[in-house]
This record gives sequence, structure tokens and C-alpha cells, in this order.
Amino acid sequence: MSDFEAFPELDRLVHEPGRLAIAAVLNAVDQADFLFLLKQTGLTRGNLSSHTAKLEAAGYIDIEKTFVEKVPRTVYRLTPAGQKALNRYRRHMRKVLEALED
Amino acid sequence: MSDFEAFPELDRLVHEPGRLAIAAVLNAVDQADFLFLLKQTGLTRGNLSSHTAKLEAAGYIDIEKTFVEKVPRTVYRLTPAGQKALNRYRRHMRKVLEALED
DNA sequence: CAAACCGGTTTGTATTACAAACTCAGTGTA
DNA sequence: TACACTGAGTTTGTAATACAAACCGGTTTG
Repeated sequence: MSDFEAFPELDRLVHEPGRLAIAAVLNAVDQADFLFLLKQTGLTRGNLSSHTAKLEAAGYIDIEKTFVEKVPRTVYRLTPAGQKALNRYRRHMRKVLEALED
Repeated sequence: MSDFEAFPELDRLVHEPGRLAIAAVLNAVDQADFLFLLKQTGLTRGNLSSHTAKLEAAGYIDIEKTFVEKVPRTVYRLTPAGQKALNRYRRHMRKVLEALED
């Protein structure tokens, strides 16, 4: 039998569906601004804001605020630590799914 | 690009790692008692109790309390609804992982 | 100049996951 | 008979979330 004990060790920061979506988008496009993330993830602005704040606090993404033609523009990017975390999560979740196949 | 919007639609009842472990064990062995689940999932007794209660409330498992030689024995089993939910979750999560591969 | 809009952030609330404390029956054991 | 002790769960208290609604500072539009 598989080691089901490992299930609860999933990185909950990444595991949360909203944040997983954010991470997945950033992983795919390398860099994105607020509106793009909003559209892609389907989150509300409030949730997007707080989730990105949490990911930043964990060092998984970094947030760069600039102005383009006097309009604020925030760009989000996965950090190396974030990529690692995402890869770990992916491996971990793949095992979980395998355990579910049997 | 994948439909990251679908990420947040993951069934959170199943998504929670502790409950996912419970469901996975029950899926594998078809039936288990409290102590067995406890060992396999690595959860504490309190958490195991409340997670199973939640799964039961959702109709995903059923809980049968019996006495064996005057000693209480509780047996947990995945219901058809629970199996369906688990399968849905599996498919959903597989897509999520695929979206992460690209 | 006021109203709407954009790009977010803060706040309030309801849910939750967790562990510690509790319950209650049966089992030594003196 | 009394008295810990264990085994099998459940209840309770608390801290952490996730969520949406309200807010806010600038900017464009009417």
C-alpha cells in the first residue's frame, strides 16, 4: 500500500486552488500583470490581491510595482524558490494521484 | 493556454489533504476501521474523527458502528457518491497537473 | 467639477483545521 | 469493591484561512 501519510505533507501554500492557479499561470507565461492574472484565474480582485501577498511573503513570487504612463502597473513573477516549490508540489501530487489509481 | 479558471473548482471536500488520504485509503481497501485509518493517514484521532464526520455529512462515506466482543468498532466505507467524487477529483487534478507540465 | 473607472488593498465574517481536553466503556489489580 | 488505566472516539477552543464587500488614491470622461 502507498504511503498515505505523505498526503498531509502537501505544501498548503501551493495546494490552495486559487494560489495554484496563480502559480500555474506565472509558470506558463513567466510574467504577468494584475489584470491578466485576474482573467486567467477567475479570482476576484480581493482574493487575487491577498493570495499574491501570501505567495510573496513566502518568497514564491515577487511583485514589482511600476508606472506606465502614470498608470500603476504591477508585475508578478515566480521566483526560483517558487519554481522549486511548484515542482515539488507537482511531484508530490503526481504520487498522490498514482496512489489513487490502484 | 490551459483553463486555469477551472482550478478553483476543485472539490474542496476531497481536496483537503487529510480527507484525501482517508478517501484514498478507503478507495484502496474498500473498508477500514478507525485504528487502521489512523495509522495509514498519520492523522491525529481528533482530526480523523472530524474529517470522517465531514465526509459522512457530505454522503461520501458511511460509518457503521458495531461491537465486537463488547468492544466498539467503527467501520468506514466509501459510498458510491464518494467514489464518484473521488474519480471526479482525480480527473480534475490530473488536468491541473497537465496544465503545470507545459 | 463631479461621476465613473482602474488597479489594487483592507476589513469583516464565516469556515476550517488542528490539537488538547473530555467521555465513557471495559480491563487489570489490590 | 474501589481505583487507576487503556482504548476508541468525540467535543471544544483557538488560531489560521479564504472569501467577498467595502474602501481608496489616482485618472479619465462627461
